[in-house]
Amino acid sequence: MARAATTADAFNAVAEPRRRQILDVLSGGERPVNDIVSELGLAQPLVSKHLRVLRQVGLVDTRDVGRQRFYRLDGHNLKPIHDWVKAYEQSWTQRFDRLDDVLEDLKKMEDGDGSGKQR
Amino acid sequence: MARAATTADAFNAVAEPRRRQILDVLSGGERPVNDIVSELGLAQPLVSKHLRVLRQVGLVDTRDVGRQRFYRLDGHNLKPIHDWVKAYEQSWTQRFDRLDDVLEDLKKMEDGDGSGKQR
DNA sequence: TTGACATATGCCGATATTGGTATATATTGG
DNA sequence: CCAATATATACCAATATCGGCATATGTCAA
Repeated sequence: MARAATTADAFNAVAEPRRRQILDVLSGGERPVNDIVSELGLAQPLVSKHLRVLRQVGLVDTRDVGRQRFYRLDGHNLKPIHDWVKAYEQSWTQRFDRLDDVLEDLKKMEDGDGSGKQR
Repeated sequence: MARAATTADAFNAVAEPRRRQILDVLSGGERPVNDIVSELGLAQPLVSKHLRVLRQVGLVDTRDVGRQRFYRLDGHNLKPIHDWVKAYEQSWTQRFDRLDDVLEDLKKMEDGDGSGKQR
């Protein structure tokens, strides 16, 4: 009876802006933690915690090299989000999907028409 | 210092599965609250609360008709989500698009090379 | 007006989060 | 072995959620 865990979903994990920032950094290639820390200007423990969430949801993988741990993006689990929003793409793309747009379009036609249907 | 409000973002609003379900229902056209209630089998107050969040984030609009309130989808504010995930589309679509993948692939080839450890 | 219907709101308990500070756990170099 | 570096974890305070139940608000119909 509380909010779903951040680790429940890619949806929940990605709702946190800093986690999105981290993924954005990783989209440029794998990075050790401290790279992310300095690039984003966040406290190191905070970054580690966010990375933990991202790993639990399977959005990042790790590779240990000596005392460094490289994190790399694994975008597979972003696909459900993409698939879900993609279904709504038309709602901001299409022109004749909503009454407002239709009316606006009719107005444009009247304006430029010249066929006498003036107001 | 707590989790961001669900009303802060489309990202946060949509992290809740039932709110996604509601939007899915509304994608078929505007509906009064009770339609959503019976279609999803949720408690009416719960649906009203979720709709409130969705309206505060600007994902739905309302139209009052008598004692009914029709909710309709307004997908504009989903675009930021779409734009963000779209940038990661390649990460589950393409195979040789990023250096990491190339390197990983090279490593696999090495591993399976003479040692007999195949995949 | 009264009652039925549609929707919204208030209060509650339980929970999990975020960020901070401090500290623990490796791992490397000398 | 010791110190330094890299990362992870524990504990804390503050907060806001979600869902349930009861109830308020608003509107129609007779």
